[in-house]
Amino acid sequence: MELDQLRYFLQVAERGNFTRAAEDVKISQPALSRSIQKLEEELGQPVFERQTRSVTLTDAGVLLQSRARQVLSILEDTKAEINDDGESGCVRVGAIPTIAPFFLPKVLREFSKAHPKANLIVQENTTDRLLKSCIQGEIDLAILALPIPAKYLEIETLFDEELFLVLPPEHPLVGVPDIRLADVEPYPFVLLDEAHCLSDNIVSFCRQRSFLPVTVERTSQLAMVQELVSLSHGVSLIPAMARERDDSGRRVYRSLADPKPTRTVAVTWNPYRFQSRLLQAFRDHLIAQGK
Amino acid sequence: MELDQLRYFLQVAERGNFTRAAEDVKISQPALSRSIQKLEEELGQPVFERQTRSVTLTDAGVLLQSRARQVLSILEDTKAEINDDGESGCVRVGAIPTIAPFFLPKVLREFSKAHPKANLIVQENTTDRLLKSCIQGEIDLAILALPIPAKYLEIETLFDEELFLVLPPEHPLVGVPDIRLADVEPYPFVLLDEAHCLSDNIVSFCRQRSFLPVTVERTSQLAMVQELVSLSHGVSLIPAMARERDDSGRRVYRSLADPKPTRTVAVTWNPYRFQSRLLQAFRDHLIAQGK
DNA sequence: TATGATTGATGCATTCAGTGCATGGATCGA
DNA sequence: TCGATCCATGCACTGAATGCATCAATCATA
Repeated sequence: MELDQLRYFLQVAERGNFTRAAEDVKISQPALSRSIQKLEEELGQPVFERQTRSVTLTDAGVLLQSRARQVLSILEDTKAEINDDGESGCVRVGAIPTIAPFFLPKVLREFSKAHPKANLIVQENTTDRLLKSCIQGEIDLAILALPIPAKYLEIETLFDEELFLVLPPEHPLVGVPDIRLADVEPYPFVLLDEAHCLSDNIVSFCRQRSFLPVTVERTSQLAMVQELVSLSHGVSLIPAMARERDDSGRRVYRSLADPKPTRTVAVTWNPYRFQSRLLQAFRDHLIAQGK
Repeated sequence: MELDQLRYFLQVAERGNFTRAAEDVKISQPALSRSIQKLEEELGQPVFERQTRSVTLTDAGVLLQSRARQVLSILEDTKAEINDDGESGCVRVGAIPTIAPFFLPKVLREFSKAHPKANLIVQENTTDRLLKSCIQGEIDLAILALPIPAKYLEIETLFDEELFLVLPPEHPLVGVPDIRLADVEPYPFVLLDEAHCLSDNIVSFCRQRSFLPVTVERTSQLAMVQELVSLSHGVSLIPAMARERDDSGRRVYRSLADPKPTRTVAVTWNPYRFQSRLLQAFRDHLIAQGK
């Protein structure tokens, strides 16, 4: 049995397709087929069931998958651990799009200054993709908003932040002194795509106050939400960190009366992977920033 | 990194010598040197410190040793688990020399009959060697006498058995009706080599009654002890199972008065290794025999 | 101090496992 | 019926791992 065989095997299992997996691991499809054949020969039974259009794992394959993952991550972590000098090395950070551009730059800049040898890699993605990456060890930690639906991950809260009501300058609510959520109910909302958890946060907050925001438009970036609000397509709720960076003057932010809508930003990581000293330092830095 | 490299590395670590390790893993010494060099190159630092006469592990090497062992045993166990049909397969049994020939044949015969596809391999060795083999996964279980000085091993008692006093036919104690241990004190003992735990059992029993047997002769086999007793070299204590097989008539067995000397026979195994269904069946069979 | 034994490293030639390319064969959808 | 998709197979090639011969360093011993 070879480690490469295990890597190939995992990729085929992941993709359910020899041809694609072969591209992923950068060998030809026939080479991959043979490699899996050898593996199956050595194990004494097939690890894949070849259907005409896709391949699925056999029982033996399911077992092998979990063990192969375990073995490869042990070896990867061992290498990292052996070379862990606390300074050089790589930290792979994931963050959701409604946090990344507002929160990360400062954090990364300061951490880089304190640890000039560190190599920081950022991945911006949706919550569910980040959690998967975290579990599979593709990133070292993820910064996202609660709730985090994942077992086997460690979670530490960083801070709560308010969600501000954002209005076009000529909106009737602009002149109202203490805007309550009920006041907003009649107006249409501009929200992010359903993949973004901020939308969930907002909808969930509204639902707790037993109303459902009427969504007229969905977009994929927070900046676009802000622009659409300026153009009077609707109103929205924007995290404090995004408001701070908005100095265009083309829209107006208002704090809602209690209970204020908020979201909780947290960091999560896979405690079963090796935690390099650099990674621990980065986490400490994050948590210190959060407080 | 290759699995073979890890195997080579472990062997060098075990032997502390490239040349011997190369023989063990059946490649040439230069090939082994190169293989380790590649490994060190990949890890970015040496795993061995080369002294002139021996090689020792560096810190990185110590870490790698434990991880490499873990990885290789996971893979080995995975193979076994995948091919575990509950009937075919191999059970590697270890037993100490004072148990093996008396207890194992019947057990093995009956188990073989019930599981004809099973491949049973027996290793006879001293307690400490068996425990090491058990921990390193070279055998699946070991049958030996308590006490068992080993952490990380599961232990289950099989049975207690009496140790009988064995005398030459013309010995003065032969005519004595109720022999007590104190009566034996004046006579010289024939014991097994110090490597055998039966000697420890006997000495420890005597010491509890505050006397130390005078040992005139040490030998490596129980049969030899029996023969030497016949030739009036001394007396000894012999486990019940060995007495039962002794129908020579050239020596006399006597049960000592309470408290009778006994030893406890137990089975031990490494719970961190995969327990095949066949192995479990064998253990159940052993325990059932014991009761 | 000189000499031989021991041990790990290096130069060089060889072999074979893993790979890529071309292609076959089976299945599915239009 | 035809083309597309997908995995398997035949064949040739390449390079990494290996073995052999040898070197270099160290140590034990006369």
